[in-house]
Amino acid sequence: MTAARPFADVLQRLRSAGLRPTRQRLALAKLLLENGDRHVTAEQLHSEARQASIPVSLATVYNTLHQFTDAGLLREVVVAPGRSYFDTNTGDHHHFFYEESGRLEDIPGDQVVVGALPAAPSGTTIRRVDVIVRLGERE
Amino acid sequence: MTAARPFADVLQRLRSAGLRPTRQRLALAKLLLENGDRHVTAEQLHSEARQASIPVSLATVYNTLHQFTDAGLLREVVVAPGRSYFDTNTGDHHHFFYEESGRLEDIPGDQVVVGALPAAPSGTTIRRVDVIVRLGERE
DNA sequence: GCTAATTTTAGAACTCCTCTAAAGTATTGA
DNA sequence: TCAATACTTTAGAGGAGTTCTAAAATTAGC
Repeated sequence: MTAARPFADVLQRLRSAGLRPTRQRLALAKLLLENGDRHVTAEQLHSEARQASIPVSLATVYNTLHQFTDAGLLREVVVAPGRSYFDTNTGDHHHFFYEESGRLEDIPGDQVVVGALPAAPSGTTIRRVDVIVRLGERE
Repeated sequence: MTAARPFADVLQRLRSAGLRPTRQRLALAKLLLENGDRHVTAEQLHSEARQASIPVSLATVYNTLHQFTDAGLLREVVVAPGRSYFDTNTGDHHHFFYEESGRLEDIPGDQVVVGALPAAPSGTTIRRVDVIVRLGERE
């Protein structure tokens, strides 16, 4: 429980979310969580899995990504219509989005962005604050 | 140039964007810009136009929304996969998104949110900063 | 008006994503 | 350990939202 740490966590977290640790879920978790901070689309993860000889259907990739998101292992970031990323960094942080290339990247944590939060309208709570800094090429 | 002000502006702005002021574009501009701050989806605007007896195709609504966005008359806000709004307020401001109902709303301007901006990575410029405060029902 | 350039349109097509129902796999309890 | 049960995976169909296409209509310039 030292080197395989993040992976051991996954088993725990799947169980406590009521998710069976199936072959597919464990393999996808491995791809996602044992390679540092990542931002992947469902299609990307699907083709990555197949290249790694993990036969898994696209539907399962979508199911799994959403289940992991609900379980708090991932966070979904929507950057453009029809372009949705899943981020393995679930901590409080924000994103750079490169509009030309479509790349998404974490903003280093020390470069604070959010100052004062507005009051939530009555009857509501703030679930999350998403900040996306959209970048273009310097002209 | 007092009451019809925003509309007169539109003609100007269309022309300077190289867009002909066609019947459809003017009618959509009227719907969008003469009713205060609005957040509409393409489908919403399309059915609104047809109810107002403005025969316009969905393709034209999409074209027009994008052309207006490029011309700086609108701003696009993507809140969820397959849910994209066009905002008639092009000033510097941010949004509340009600996750239950799918509603999008401006955050009142005096409730400041963004503090320090991060430095743009080299070779890039910041085009825009989108802040979406996601709301849930208070439990 | 006449001509050329732009715009609109209906419908097909496309992308991303979800659903369906059947087959497969994991878990439970005897 | 093995059946019974519950959950999961899958391929392919289906759906939502958006873009494309090529032809018809409109607009602008002369």
